[in-house]
Amino acid sequence: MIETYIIEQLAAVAKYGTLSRVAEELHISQPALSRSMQKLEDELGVKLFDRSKNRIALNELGELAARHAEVVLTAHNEMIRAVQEADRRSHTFSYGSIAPAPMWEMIPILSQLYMGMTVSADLQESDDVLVRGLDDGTYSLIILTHPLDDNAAYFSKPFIKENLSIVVPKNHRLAERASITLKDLAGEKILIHNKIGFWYGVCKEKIPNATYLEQSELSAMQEIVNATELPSFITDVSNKKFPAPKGKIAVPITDKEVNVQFYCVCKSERAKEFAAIFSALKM
Amino acid sequence: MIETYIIEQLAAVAKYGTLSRVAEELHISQPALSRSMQKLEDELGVKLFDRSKNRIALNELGELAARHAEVVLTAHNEMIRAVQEADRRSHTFSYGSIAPAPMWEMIPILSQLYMGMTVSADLQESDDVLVRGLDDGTYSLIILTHPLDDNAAYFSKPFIKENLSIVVPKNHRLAERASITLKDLAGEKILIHNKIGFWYGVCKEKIPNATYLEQSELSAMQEIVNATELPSFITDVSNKKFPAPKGKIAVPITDKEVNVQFYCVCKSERAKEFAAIFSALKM
DNA sequence: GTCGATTACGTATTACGTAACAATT
DNA sequence: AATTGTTACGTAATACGTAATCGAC
Repeated sequence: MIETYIIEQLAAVAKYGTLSRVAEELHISQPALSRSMQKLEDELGVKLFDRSKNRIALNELGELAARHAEVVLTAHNEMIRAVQEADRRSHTFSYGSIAPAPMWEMIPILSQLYMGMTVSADLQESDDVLVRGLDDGTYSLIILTHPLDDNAAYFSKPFIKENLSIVVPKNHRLAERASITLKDLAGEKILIHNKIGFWYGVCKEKIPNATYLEQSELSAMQEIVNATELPSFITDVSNKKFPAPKGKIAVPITDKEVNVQFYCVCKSERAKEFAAIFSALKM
Repeated sequence: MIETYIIEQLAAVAKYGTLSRVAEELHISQPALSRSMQKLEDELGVKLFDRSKNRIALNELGELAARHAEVVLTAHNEMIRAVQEADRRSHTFSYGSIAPAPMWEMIPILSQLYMGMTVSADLQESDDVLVRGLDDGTYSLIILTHPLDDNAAYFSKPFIKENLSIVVPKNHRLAERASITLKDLAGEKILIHNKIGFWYGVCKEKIPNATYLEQSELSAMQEIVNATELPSFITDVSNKKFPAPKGKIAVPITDKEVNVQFYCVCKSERAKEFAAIFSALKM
């Protein structure tokens, strides 16, 4: 039986060529390495090296052994990775969301129901990534702007609604309007946060010829909103946390794409397990 | 890094269920095993067992780890096997033969040319097995009753000839004949050695309704030949080593299938390497 | 009472680093 | 002289077995 540390050393010798170099890389002494390789040859009953007085090199058999050593180490590392990953999953409730608002809303619900577990939330811009994540077990739950059709495979339930408005200075050309459409924003220069899930794509796609000032830091975002006259987005949900600044007006946008009903979705086989979550959902 | 001995122990725990049983199987003490499994959990940072006071069992994570342990051990064992096999091959000249006579004839030739190497001879009944063995490197050389057509891939050279006779008592109905064919042996009860390569198949196939008394021990074979009146086979080559017994007569068999020219065959890329062998061949 | 697992403890193994040496470059 | 690998030797880490303990069947 060949111990792992020797297999690791063999692979390193194949990689770095000389014992002294390997000793440096692995933070052990040359003599220790020299002895390990002798022990390895001894255990296999085979010569793996061409040795001259102060030169050592893997021979053909040694190269073969080193290639196999790589295979063993790969399996070894995969074992550790897989076990630790499985453990992490068993202590973590992971869910993904297409938008920040329902993601935030979900946190207190899950934290209470899964006390002692890590709750991991993941914001995504695309439905596909979320559904794939649900399928492969990355997510236990996902939040979309629509239910999933396949009722045999998935269980969907409505969650919160969210409606978009544009925040403009009082003297802005749109400030007097009771409501607008995305088209009305054509040509505007707009401040936009770029970590807002599907909103980002919808806004960029549906507003003709707009230019954007992007910002990923939330606090910096707030600063700029307050300090400039630029239009920015707000929703009825986000309004509670981050009220529109004084001196500006929020004008609702009427397009159906930005007035959404969220849905909370899980695999149907886990619907029972998550019953408590679903009954805790505000709608 | 998890040492191999611990991975082996984990796999054994999954296999045998209890620590005491495993300790017995692996010839170590229970405490040693108990500590190993604790160390394993410690290194992975993960609980692998459900423990009650005097019962221990792998949990789901432990089962996963054990399955991976099997994979690691398989790779580990394959490494050892492959290296030792490659080493053995490098110290062994292996060849296969379709018949005993040329196999024996080859031994002194190879022993002299490959001094210090092990010469390994293998008797086979079928061409296919030999050619496959030549292709995959199991054999460096094979001996057949015909050359191999593909001159780009193989190099073939005639070796010895061998001719079959039947040995019968002087009062046997065929004893007076100068020669016979296999058909003439129809219905006979014949002594036959069953480790004679292709001869075995040819004789069994070409003689109608014969019954056979098989024997695989050579010395026992000789005994029976001497002690009974049963016909048996002999060839001009084997006759030198094991002369036909007194009071019996060897009658040549004329069928072309049993008067063969052997050929020594190697891969063409190795023909140069084996030039000394081929020039030492008697024909 | 037996069996299975764990803990405690002393021992034996062994892998290690330092030092010294030999041989190349 | 600097670099590389090996051998010698004492040390430190560690894996081991024995004995003791604790519960469960």
